[in-house]
Amino acid sequence: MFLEQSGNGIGLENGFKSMTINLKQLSKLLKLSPTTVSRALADYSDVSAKTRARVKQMAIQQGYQPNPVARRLQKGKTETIGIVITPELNYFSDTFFIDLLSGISNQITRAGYELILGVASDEEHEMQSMRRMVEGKRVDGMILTLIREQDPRVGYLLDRDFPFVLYGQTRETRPYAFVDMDGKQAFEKACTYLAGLGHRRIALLNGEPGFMFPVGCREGYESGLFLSGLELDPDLIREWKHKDPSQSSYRWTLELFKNDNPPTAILFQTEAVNGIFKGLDELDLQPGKDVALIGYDDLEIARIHRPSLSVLRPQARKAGQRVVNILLEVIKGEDPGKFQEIHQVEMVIRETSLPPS
Amino acid sequence: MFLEQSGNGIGLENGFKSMTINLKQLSKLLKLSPTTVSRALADYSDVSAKTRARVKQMAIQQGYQPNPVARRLQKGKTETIGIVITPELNYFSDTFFIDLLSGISNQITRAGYELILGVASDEEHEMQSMRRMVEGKRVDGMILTLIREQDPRVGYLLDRDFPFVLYGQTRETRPYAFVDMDGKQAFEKACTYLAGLGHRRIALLNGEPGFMFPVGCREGYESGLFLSGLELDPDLIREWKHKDPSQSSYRWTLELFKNDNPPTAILFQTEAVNGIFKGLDELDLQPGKDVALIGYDDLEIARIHRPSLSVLRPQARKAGQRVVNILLEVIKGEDPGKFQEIHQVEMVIRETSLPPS
DNA sequence: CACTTTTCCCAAAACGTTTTGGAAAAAGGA
DNA sequence: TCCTTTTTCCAAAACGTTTTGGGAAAAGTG
Repeated sequence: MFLEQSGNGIGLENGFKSMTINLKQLSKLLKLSPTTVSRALADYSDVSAKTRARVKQMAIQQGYQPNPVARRLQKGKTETIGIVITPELNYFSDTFFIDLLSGISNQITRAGYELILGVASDEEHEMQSMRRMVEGKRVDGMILTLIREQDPRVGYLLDRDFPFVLYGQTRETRPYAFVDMDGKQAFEKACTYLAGLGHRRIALLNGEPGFMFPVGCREGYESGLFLSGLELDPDLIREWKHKDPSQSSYRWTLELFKNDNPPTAILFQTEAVNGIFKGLDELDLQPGKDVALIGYDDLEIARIHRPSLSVLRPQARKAGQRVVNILLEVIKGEDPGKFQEIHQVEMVIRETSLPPS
Repeated sequence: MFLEQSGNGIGLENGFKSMTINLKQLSKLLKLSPTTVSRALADYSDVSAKTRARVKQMAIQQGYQPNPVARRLQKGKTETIGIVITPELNYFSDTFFIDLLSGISNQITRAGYELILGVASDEEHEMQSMRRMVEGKRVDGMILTLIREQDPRVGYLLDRDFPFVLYGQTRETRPYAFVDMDGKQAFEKACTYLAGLGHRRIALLNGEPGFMFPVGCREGYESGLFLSGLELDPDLIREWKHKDPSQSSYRWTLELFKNDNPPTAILFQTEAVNGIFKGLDELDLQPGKDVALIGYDDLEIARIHRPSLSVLRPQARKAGQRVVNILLEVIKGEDPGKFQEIHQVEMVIRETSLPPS
């Protein structure tokens, strides 16, 4: 089975000058068996402290790194986790998603894992991309974002007991792991804050129906109205399209103020802010002065705009890290139902949340 | 060497209900050797058309997919390519980078490859993330974006003959593969267009020094002035920080108009548009009317804003696809010097490019 | 019919690890 | 000294493919 010379002299054979060394070569250098070298590097107790030190030193000196592909084959794990993003569906707000991804990526790297990314153009393609990862045995676990109320991805993964964690929640009775932002509490807080300033007509420009997040936002909004003793007026609630937030929020803003009794404040997701500004401008209404505004997500424009925008600020980076840590536990075999986290959202008061004039 | 029962009954052993089938199991089902099955699926000519058909049909029926990890080990390829993004460095404009990534991802998937993503926080971390991929044998090739004039990543990869493709260019004498946008031609076109409208004082709000892209923009700007018979006035040129485009472009805009002889038009990268709008607003200047504007990159805000912004529009998606196709060639062993593409950029005239008032 | 060529298939090796199941050597105990 | 236990190491198997190097049967050729 073992020919003496495996043909892999340290030289240059595959185009790429790999000064890369093998376990076999390393063990030959050390006059030890590959077994012992492998176990020494893995800190097994059945190799003496002396040789362990010798092995580690030589490994560093030779720049040895175990071939991850070979390790994966042996271990039966890909040490890889997958995520699929869908820009057409998910309007890519500058900082938010990148923060999430950043938290995810760093934690994955720390664990010695890899993050593979799929980019899909629609929901069908999104599912297809995920199935390729799962059925093609390319990942050990999946991270899901932009969750729908009825999300076929969740059922798919639950059906085959494949490890996954949601950033968000969905309507599903079986237990699953998730990290979610407390949109309900956030919108309730914003709503009562505005009511506390004296606003009596507070509008909600909510995200697209079908997605789960706007459900919580609306609950928080309604709860906030209730706590403040305000009536719910369905005319003050609008929904825009995720696909094109500015265009639809522009139209809804115009519509809102056709009302006999127009709002004095608007709650919305910051993604949609350009359309709102455009609409208000057209109506000759000053943001902050004539209409109070609080957005969800602290995008760059919120800080830059004059007047600067008050916002609800989710801690995306931290959430991303938690998602990964949880997923690694689930991959290890922990019960997913144990991991259900709802993170608080802070409110940042800037210049657009004044009392009504 | 071969025990009869390899312990992998089709059942559920590792928590994940894998209805996944093996090459060995498949071959047993077909009463053929694994060799023949493998070769049948790979369309080798030394397996008869009849059995090839039989094998393929059974493979589909059983949902067989070769284990990519095992394949990679045998083939000595990871079938994976890497990319590292650096949000702190690269202001993540909504559509542009996502379009690029989308083109990259789709083409990679089509080739049966995987895209692994690193997210770095600064240049040092960026290098470190890339080295982990390269030296850890985790990828067959790298894609580099946001290229600096002197870019240590390029030297590093060239030194070890590791396959890579740049989106952009750098100062490096050794040949390397790249796909670049013709910023020079784009800015020249925009500049001569504005001059043709009658503008005589055209300002350039350029990207951060150190990066390669602004160099081309400036060349195009200067060339455009020259072709239009206009003088270059260094006072009309400013540079903003990639890290915080709006803040710095806001300041530069204000400075620009302290000039005795202020500009009537500004060329810039659309990322910086919020700062410019803010500055103009403060100066009581109407975009489009008092100052003509043309941005590079067609972000959402450009279409949404009133007046809508004239822009230079690079075809990021297409460029991403080319980057991948080229990288695959380079990985195959083709000479990287053969692949140096410069893509044209189209100009989209909207409402902010009027003649001077 | 005897020989060569073509067609079709397969056993074994190889990719680079980790894990399994000892075995030799050293140490301890009587 | 002899037996047992501990320490330290290692050969072989295994992970699931693809490639190598034939070899047997069928088909063609004279």
